[in-house]
Amino acid sequence: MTGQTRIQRRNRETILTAALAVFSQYGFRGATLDQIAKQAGLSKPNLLYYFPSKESIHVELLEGLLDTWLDPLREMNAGGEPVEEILAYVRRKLDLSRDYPQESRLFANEILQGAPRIAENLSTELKELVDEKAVVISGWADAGRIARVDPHHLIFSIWAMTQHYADFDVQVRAVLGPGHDPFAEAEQFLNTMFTKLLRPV
Amino acid sequence: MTGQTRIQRRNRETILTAALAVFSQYGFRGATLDQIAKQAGLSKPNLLYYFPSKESIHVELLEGLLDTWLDPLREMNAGGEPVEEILAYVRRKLDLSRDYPQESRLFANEILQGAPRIAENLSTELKELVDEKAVVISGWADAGRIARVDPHHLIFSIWAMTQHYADFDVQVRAVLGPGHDPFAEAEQFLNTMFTKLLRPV
DNA sequence: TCTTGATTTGACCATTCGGTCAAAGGCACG
DNA sequence: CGTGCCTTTGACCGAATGGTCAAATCAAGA
Repeated sequence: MTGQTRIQRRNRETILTAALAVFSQYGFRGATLDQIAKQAGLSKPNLLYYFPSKESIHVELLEGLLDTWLDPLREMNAGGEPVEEILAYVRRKLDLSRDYPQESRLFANEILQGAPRIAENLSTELKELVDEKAVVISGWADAGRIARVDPHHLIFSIWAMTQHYADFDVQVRAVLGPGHDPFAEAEQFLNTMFTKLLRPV
Repeated sequence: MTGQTRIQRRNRETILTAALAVFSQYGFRGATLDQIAKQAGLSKPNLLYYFPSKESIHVELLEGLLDTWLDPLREMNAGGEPVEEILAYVRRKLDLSRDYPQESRLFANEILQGAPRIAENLSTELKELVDEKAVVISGWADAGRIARVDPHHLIFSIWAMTQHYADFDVQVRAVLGPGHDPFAEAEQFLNTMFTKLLRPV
């Protein structure tokens, strides 16, 4: 039922990898099929044998991405120890930024351009998940197990700070100068920051 | 010495405003001169009468931007009350995000693409200013007037969280749903967050 | 008014864009 | 071997790209 030969699977994978590199740097409109083809080591007509259009490649990347991107939040467990659960979420999100910076930049590019291709997912799928977890966090605050903070903006702050290290990597490294490991230092800093924010009074 | 007529000043301003709108949404490569011309209400050859090339428009925007963008940090006063100085910086930076979101996105786009046109400014001008202010912050921590945190990552966190509300505006609004004022809520949240982080132990 | 220089633009150019297509090349299986 | 299908590509297309240029228009001072 897969309907895919070995060659098909391999080439589609090659193309998506190349497209990720190009789209994540230049955005959808700034990227060209020739660039992607060259990066993939294939001819342009060959790309279009595996995908019907430039847009279809972009859409396939984005769809595969949103799920992966939200997994760390889904894993946040209402039954766990509150501060530890949130800190673990921060760590997982920072790991994603370190290990998949291109995916982070692809997402950032899409949002910067007004999210034309995933606006709907944001206000349905994403909003539902965040609202659900916001209830959990509010519950923890009600029980006095964490300090009371706006749960939506808490989640925004986690996104902002972790994704910053992927999206603005060039700037971070330029400012820190050589001899630094931005992600290791970030883990320390974020740990301190969110511990102080959440520790119940 | 200005060498500019009234018309020149007005049209260059019109063009830069239009270009800001287009570049900030699509990035340098994704933006087209036709789009900018249309947005400015001028013909394409007329654009190129005032600017020698697409790139020159982009460069002029970026150069004008970096200064404005760093002003809030420059204003941070070593002689002031430490926590209040840092909170005021956060507020100023958030105001910039609210009032000049296009500028924020233009900058984000440039960094996402690897900062090809301002990489040097980052590792000189920007780094110097940040290093200087990092010394001030460290001094405050030495004196026990704020908690000890990594000053560079403190500054990164301020950038990340304030710019997030401009750059990811679409996402923030999609998740919050209608009836919210993201920036007003953010001010509250950031105030709490940085107060807790910095309050000396 | 006339003149001069600043301003504007229609027509155009070479190149690149996303995409098509027919033909050629490769591969598995009888 | 041969057949049939999967895969690959060179040549090409119309549209859009950044940019040019000569000619037309405008505005202000003599």
